[in-house]
Amino acid sequence: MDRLRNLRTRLLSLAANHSDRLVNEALATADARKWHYAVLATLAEQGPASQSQLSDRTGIYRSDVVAVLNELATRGQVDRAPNPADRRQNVITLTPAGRRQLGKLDRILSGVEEELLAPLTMPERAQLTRLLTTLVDHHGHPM
Amino acid sequence: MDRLRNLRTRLLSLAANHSDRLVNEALATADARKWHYAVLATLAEQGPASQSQLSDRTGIYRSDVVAVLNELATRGQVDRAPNPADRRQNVITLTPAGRRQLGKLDRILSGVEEELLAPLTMPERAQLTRLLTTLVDHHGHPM
DNA sequence: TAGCTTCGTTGGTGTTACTAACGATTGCCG
DNA sequence: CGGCAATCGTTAGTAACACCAACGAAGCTA
Repeated sequence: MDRLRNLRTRLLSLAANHSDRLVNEALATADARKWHYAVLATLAEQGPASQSQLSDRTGIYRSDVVAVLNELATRGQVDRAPNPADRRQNVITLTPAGRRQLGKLDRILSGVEEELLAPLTMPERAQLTRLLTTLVDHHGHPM
Repeated sequence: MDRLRNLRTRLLSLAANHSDRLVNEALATADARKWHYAVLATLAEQGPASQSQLSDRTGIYRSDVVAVLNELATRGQVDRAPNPADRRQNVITLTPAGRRQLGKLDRILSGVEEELLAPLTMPERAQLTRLLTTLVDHHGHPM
């Protein structure tokens, strides 16, 4: 009885679904989605990269990276230039506007995390982080 | 640095995403998706119900319940009859074939949970279940 | 040079989540 | 009782995400 309530795969889905909804609602106020954040954050931390590198690092499929970069580029948050050393590749660079946007998104996501984790104590949050990291690391993870 | 890796909302998404992929791949071998399981399990545990009750209990939107029931009905796993007491409603009943299918899906999902939680010890699994349940219960959950 | 691979790109698919609107029915209220 | 609001199932549509196949251009290698 109550299989649904006790099914861990479902609990995970429900929690993530709720989390994603919060994230998307919040990011939407800055005209962004989570893919945008993933790309901007990766560029800020690992520097300029080709699109396939971005795909590997964020876990976003290379065909979807194209669309995200199109949007970031038209917003002026990212610069896309052909790589002279290998003309198959583009070099994607974070612009100052992109860096500002990333800061904004960081602040937004801080608030979302706080809201999501509100019912948990600090040690519980650390536990959850540890357990989820173990799960994600065990199964082939991106990045 | 490494914001993505430490972002709890992202960890949750990644873990759930992986879990969902395992679930869907496994359920696909029985020609089912997770919505089918949710409906069958709910019917088995709470008895015959109207579609709006099923929607409330599973968290699946009523417009989507229609499509799921269409599929379950053509597979003969569920019976859909008008409710004589209120002709706006249908009464959805689990058939013997539906109960057999549910048993099959239960076994499949057991295997998936085991695979997903493999990197965790038993106490850790209990911890994870508790933490996720706290999260899900805190924010308005279905069912 | 020929052939394989990589890269970005286009154009799809499927699942999930969610909204709007409709006709039919029912319940409520005046 | 009669009208109105709410409910129910249904259709049709949107959006985000994850993922796949195939293409031409470019590079690498045998």
